[in-house]
Amino acid sequence: MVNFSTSEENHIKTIFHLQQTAETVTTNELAEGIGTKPASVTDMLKKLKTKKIVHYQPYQGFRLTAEGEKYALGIIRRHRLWEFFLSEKLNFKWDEVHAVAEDLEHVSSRQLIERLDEFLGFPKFDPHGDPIPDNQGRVEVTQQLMLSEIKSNKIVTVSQIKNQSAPLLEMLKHQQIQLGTKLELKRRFEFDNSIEIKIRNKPVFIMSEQQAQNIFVTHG
Amino acid sequence: MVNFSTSEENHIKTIFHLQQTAETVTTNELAEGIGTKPASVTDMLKKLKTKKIVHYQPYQGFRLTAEGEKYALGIIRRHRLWEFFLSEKLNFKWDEVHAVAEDLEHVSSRQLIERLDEFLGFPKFDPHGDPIPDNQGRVEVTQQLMLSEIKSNKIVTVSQIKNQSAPLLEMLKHQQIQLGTKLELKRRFEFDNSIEIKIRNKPVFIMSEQQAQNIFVTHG
DNA sequence: TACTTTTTTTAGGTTTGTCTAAATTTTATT
DNA sequence: AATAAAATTTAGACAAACCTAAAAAAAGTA
Repeated sequence: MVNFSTSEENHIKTIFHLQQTAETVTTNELAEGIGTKPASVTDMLKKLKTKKIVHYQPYQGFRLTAEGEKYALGIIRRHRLWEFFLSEKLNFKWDEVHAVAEDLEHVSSRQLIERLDEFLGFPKFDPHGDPIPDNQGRVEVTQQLMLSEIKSNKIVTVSQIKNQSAPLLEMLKHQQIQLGTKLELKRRFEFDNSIEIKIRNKPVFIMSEQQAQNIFVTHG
Repeated sequence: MVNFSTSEENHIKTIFHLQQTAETVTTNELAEGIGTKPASVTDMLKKLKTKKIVHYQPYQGFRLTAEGEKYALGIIRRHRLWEFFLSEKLNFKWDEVHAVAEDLEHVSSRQLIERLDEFLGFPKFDPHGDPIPDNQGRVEVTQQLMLSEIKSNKIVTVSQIKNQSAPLLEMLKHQQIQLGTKLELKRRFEFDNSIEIKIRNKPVFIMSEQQAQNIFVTHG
């Protein structure tokens, strides 16, 4: 497979993320996402088109090709493995890992990534709860739900924290909630949609709807 | 402190290594060392001179300034910490670490390097036995000697393997000699300068002069 | 539909880091 | 010391990845 520059990789990765939520990605969106000007994005699109990474017709928006998606998943794999490493081994906070992983993800030694994966124990999710693609680009598809939408008397596992703001992280820390924590949703109060939560060996407590909307969980 | 590009860092680092063995570094040497053409080196030198990283007068060779050396030690620190990580944690062979560390060394997050250092237990030497500068650029200066030059009845510690060829590494592995291994030099045979070596809890064995010339040790 | 606004592209520059070929300086040799 | 050889620098180009300003296309609106 061809080799891509850091800038090309940033474009590919960002297109991948943007096309998750829309049929087609626009020039302005991508420029915004990467922090460049639209004119620069147009230049890059032309290049990526000749390299068969994007489907692109002037003025018509664009999307990654199958090839492009495969490559994007490789970049995302590297990024999330490094995030896991930084968080798990170097004790970075959740909101500190991203910036450093942005640099590390472009070091593209195949061997490095495979051994890092092994060293980390083949993790399936990064510290934000986002899935880590395997070396074939496959992603564990566990259905994630907002904690605020779970029915009463269910046991769920925390899989992702949407908002990485310091105040929320502080609160989670206080409540001893982290990725992988099992929560039992005892009941829901209709008045304000707050919920009663039980963690094993700890007293029950109430969680606001606002907080529950930022916690994603999987069943079981 | 200013920020340097990957290419600038490669120049600074290579100048540092070259000036260890010569009063002054030449344009051709540096071009050779980096893998570019002399004309490109001249361009870079002009830039590094304006940034006060090198002392340079056209046609006169050059050297790093104090500032330049300090920066170089930072790059070398990153390089060797990554080498240690790759070797120690990811089980890379000694001769595989260098290439990957060449890329990783340019990821310049201060926090990353300090935490990596801590995670690794503040190692003093990389897998090749080269010293790792601390975060002030200080280097452990332990006098290293060739094993072939040690007197009889001395106990020494393996600190560096000069030749990283697969055959030598294989032999060392067989003999269970690695960095940090304590060796007792029992006696020397004048005939071929081979030496008799004892490792604690293991039978004595004979080592050729050729092998002993590739093993560096410190006293004690 | 005609006009205005927004989006996107094009045209033409800039910076960084490289190159080749030619000119210059230094070093080595007769 | 004169000349040849080697090392170094200069001059001029080029590709990558940006930019600004202007032109063109698409979308929105009166």
